[in-house]
Amino acid sequence: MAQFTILATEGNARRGVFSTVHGDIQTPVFMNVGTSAAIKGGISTFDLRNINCQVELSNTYHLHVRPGEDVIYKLGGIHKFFNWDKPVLTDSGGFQVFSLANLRSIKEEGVAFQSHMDGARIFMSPESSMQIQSKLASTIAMAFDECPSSVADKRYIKNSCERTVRWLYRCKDEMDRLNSLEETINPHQLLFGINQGGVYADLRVEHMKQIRELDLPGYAIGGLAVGEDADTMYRVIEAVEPHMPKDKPRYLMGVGTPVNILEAVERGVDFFDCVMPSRNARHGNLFTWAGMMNLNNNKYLLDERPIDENCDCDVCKRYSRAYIRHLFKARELLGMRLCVLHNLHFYNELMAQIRLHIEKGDFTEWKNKMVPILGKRAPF
RNA sequence: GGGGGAAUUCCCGAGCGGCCAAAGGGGGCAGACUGUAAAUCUGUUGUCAGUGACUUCGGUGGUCCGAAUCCACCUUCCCCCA
Repeated sequence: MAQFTILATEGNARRGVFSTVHGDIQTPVFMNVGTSAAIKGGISTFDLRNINCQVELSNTYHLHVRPGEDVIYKLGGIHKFFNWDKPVLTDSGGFQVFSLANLRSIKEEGVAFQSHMDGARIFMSPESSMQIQSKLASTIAMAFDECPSSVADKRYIKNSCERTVRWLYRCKDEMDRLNSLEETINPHQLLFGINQGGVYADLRVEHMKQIRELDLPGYAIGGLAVGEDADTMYRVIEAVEPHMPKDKPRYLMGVGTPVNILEAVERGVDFFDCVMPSRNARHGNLFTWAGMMNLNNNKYLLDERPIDENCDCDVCKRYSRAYIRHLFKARELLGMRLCVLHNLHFYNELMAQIRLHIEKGDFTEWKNKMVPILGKRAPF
């Protein structure tokens, strides 16, 4: 069902189209994170159309805790539930094994969590994660993995990787079974595998070789940007990339800054997601084509310019830095909302520019020009 | 007219002889944030200077080795009685 077509390449950078039952995804793509079927900051799915969002990402664990997958299943699946007909990717809950580390215990069978909501005991396994994601009926389901801390020792990560391989087989079997059931809302749900191995190139490569055996429709690199420095992350990508299928999309999970994305695209990555644009926006930190800015800063008190004079988003067309800064100081929800809209528009536009430059064949040149600018504070 | 109470660093407010440049909030300023337990968290907020020095707790004058803290008077504000 799913098909990945590469339209153009420049070095390792790829310009592609991933076709799904919910429509085509132009890659490289940034997936906009709405963990609980909503992007934080008061963003609706009609806003997502205005900011050119292609894929929305939600989380299995969070939706399991509330409202529960049965509710969403009874209401016809996540697309109908939150009124979005384009692709949705659901993360498996695997990352919560890492981020809720103080609330869990990991065993071969699965992971026991304490709910961050009320402390209730929650058990998630490869099978239950697939069952939940099947009921949510997302376009792409992520494998249930463990994302070990980057400071974990090599032996721990090796054991963890081996278990994640076993879990992946279980995910695949369960997904195949669920997709064959009559009552399944989306019988074409796609399973992406996730590569782990910490910062160790040999573990990464070995793990990748094992999981590509399953011939899944896509593969992710997980467990990066969790504390290691950016150069280490780039080295890991460079090590794994040659062992990833060329004809399948590659997804770098949870990454990252605009610079991280440019560097990763250059190294052959196609899919991204990150909470950074939305979270930072809620805190008044904005991305512009001239670099980053903190709109809370006093210097914007009387600044009548838009956030980014080179941005054509609805926010930049209408509002001044001074006004939005005021909204932040006054703790008006609108301030966060406008900033989230701007940052997500920026990220989606960044990806559009990346696609354009790969098509034109000047991606590397353009990227080398942009990295020093986007990685720094804006001069204004 | 009589009686009682209070004045603290941007604001509110603790402190009631040395451990006080002075708790805690708020506000201000700045920083962080990478598959979202995050509309959150951290730092900073008298001045100057790398351990320290200096000027501050309504005003003036005292007591004391030492005062935001005790005394006297003054100023302003609040409450009760007439």
